[in-house]
Amino acid sequence: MLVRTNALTRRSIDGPLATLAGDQVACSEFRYRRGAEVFGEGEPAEYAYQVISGAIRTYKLLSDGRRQINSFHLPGDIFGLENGRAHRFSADAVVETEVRITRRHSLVDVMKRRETETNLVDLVTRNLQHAENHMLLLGRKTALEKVAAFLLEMDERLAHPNVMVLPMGRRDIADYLGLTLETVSRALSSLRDEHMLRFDGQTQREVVLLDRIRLAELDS
Amino acid sequence: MLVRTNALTRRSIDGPLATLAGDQVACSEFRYRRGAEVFGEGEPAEYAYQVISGAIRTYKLLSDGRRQINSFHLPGDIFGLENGRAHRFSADAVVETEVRITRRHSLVDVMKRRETETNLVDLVTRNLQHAENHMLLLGRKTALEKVAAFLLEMDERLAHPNVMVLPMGRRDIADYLGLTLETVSRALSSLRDEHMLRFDGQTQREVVLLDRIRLAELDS
DNA sequence: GGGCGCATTTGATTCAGGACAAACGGCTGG
DNA sequence: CCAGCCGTTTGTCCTGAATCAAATGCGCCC
Repeated sequence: MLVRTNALTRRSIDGPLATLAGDQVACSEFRYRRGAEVFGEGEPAEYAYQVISGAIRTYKLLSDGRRQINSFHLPGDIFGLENGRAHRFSADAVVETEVRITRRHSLVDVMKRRETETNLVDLVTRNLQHAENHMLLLGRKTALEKVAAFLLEMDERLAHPNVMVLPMGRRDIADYLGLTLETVSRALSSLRDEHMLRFDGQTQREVVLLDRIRLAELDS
Repeated sequence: MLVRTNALTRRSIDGPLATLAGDQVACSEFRYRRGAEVFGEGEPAEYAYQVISGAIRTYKLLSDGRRQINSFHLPGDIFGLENGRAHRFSADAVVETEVRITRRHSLVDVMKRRETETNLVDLVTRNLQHAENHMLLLGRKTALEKVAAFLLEMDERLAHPNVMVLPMGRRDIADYLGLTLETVSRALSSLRDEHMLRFDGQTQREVVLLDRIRLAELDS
């Protein structure tokens, strides 16, 4: 992997990874093209990553190609650290994405030394909590409830913007929710028809939530 | 909660919780009747638990009663520790179950002080890994694949016994796999008809796996 | 030991979501 | 500016699993 050195590429954007690591940890940045793989399932986990811009998806595949996306990582999110020594899933770029990279072990060391709230246990626990909620969604919610939950999750993570610009396409949403892309599309159309959302711009990726209350009711 | 003191109830059965805690942590035992609640979602998480005998299920509910079981905890398993200060899900006894109980914070303190492989991060990470695999199952596997995966998981956790005695009923299996109990029953019957398993004893809870190879093939 | 109740199986039917197919529309590159 | 290419929507049909409904069979309690 080509990793440019810190000195050459340091940007003005800072975040937990840089803040936490401070001067003690060498920190590089890297840019992934749309669809580029960050790491693959089974590979040794040498680095920790933080999204600067863009979006990363982490997922598992079945042998026949069926895919389950665990989570989407948006700017500020740290990922790749929750794995042990080997990655338990793959990660790639949903769109052109900038990532801050640091050596895993050095970051873990720093985290161990500290007793801050930004520690390793909390990071893994947050991932676990997300997974628990997602299991409930995957196992027990209907298509409409899943899509409503997805919209509210993204809305919250993007800090309730007026216009929500989704970096991922229908296929990605489907593989996150355990649906087909057609079912996702139909659910979105249905929510539009019910005036709970509206599409903005030319592409169908810019969504305006018109009624968060009713969306939340749908999401049991 | 009624917790008998260590001195009065100490048994011969030892395990990670007692071993790890040693003399520094007060350790009690408690018995739950079939169906009894150990803790509920949202309650403060004061204790950590280890199953001595029986089985515990942890689960989340939707408002209309739909249930998703996160995991089954069998003898030796520690649970309740992966939550933060408040429990993120409920736990109750699948059958009559003995549990070793200790105060959460004292156990966490002991774990922090140690640098063993039995530490908190690994415990939470194992839970996360299980959840990741389970999301793939819930989102992307068929009913037959789910049931085959369930049987193989239980087989492994019970150390490949000749006769596997399942503590949970069809409803519990269904709520773990995101299916209905009828579908689970049909899948099991189908696997029996295909000579991949056989029921033993009178109840249909004692299963003998006849062809682990073909079961594993089914489980993509 | 007999009868009741619960768990499980099995059968018939329905239905939510999947699969296949076609049309549309915006973006891209020649 | 046009053509081809995606990504998305929409339509139709199909199917796997859910739902509804019995029947069976075992354990337990009286």
